[in-house]
Amino acid sequence: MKAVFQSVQDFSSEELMLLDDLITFRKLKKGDFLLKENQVCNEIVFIEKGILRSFFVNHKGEEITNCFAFENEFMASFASFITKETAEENIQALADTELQVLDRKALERLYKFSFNWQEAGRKMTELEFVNLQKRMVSFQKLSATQRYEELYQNHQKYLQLIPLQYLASYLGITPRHLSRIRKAVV
Amino acid sequence: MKAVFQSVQDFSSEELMLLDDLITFRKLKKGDFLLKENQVCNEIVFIEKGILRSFFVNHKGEEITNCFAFENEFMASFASFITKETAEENIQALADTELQVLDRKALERLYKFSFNWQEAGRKMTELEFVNLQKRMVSFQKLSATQRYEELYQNHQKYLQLIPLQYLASYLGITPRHLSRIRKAVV
DNA sequence: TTTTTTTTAGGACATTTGTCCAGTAAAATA
DNA sequence: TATTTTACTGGACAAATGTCCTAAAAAAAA
Repeated sequence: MKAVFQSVQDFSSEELMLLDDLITFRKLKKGDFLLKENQVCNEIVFIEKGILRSFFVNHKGEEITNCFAFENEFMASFASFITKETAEENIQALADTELQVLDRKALERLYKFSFNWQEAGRKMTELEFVNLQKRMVSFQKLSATQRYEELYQNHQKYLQLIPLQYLASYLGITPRHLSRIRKAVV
Repeated sequence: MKAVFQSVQDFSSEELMLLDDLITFRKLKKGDFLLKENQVCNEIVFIEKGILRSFFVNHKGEEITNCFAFENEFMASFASFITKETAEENIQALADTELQVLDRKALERLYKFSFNWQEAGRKMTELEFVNLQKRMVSFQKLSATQRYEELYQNHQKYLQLIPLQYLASYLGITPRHLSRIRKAVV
């Protein structure tokens, strides 16, 4: 986590030591939940090892995958973390996972501690926004087949590590249709 | 614009005066462009009066509406503004529009000026993120008909002020299909 | 390893959505 | 106001995608 923060901001060793003090660690077994819907998300995690999946459940009881996070990436219900309202999504480990955890109080302490932390927080939020926007645009601009092809070109990792049923809803389609697309593309 | 910033942060009169000095004004006629694709977006605007539409053009040459902004709302190609890369979208006035403009240099001056501005920037970015996330979720969770119904219930304004062809692509469907949905819903 | 459970592929058919188009309504322009 | 342009609706058909289901493959559990 430290390295990612350093990549967006030039921190003093004092600022970084504070971070070290505030980070805690946690392990999840495959299938364990980091967050369940209707809970307030009070922590942001950074994945040292493993994979997390965020999903919500629609009115038919189907799981709709919102996003995945891999090693060296952050995960949270950012909407819940930001608004302090309950989350609509669940976050579950797709494999045994090791996490660095920064909870709300820790983050608030960083923000209060220095201008640098405040600025880093803004920059990181901006980057999350840009990522989300890219995903949004891909939904409006591309067909399901094109979204799969993009994944196939640029995120081979997803195809290797994630069960297809989860990828399907991530792409906004049913597993039946993903199967059709894969047959046509490969 | 000032009122919106004040709603997220407790500013001193000095901080607010600086904002006053940095804001500039601009008017657009209906049809005028605020930004064209392949330009870098270097300003964030706040709408005093009028409506803006952001859209990009897909590989078939069709205009896909990304979002709308009404009075008392901000607009920009945030992705381009943040990354300083060229924008993929165009921003056009759907009606005669009066704007407050904050350009990149002005915003940087605010951010440098005080902790409060830095924090306000983070909070505003967070709110933009949450809004975008809601829209993303509606695309994954709802059918086109449900998205239209939600608009019908909660954003009557959109239906009154925005040509249906633009609403269609905003909802992720063709005008032909929107016409079908409207007939079924009303 | 054997058994059980879960995941994936794909057939058959239904529904949704898109494409192309023409007629009408509405808006912009002369 | 008259004329021209643009926007909206809806028919007919095509393509994309979903639903339901079964069998095979893969993974997990016994």
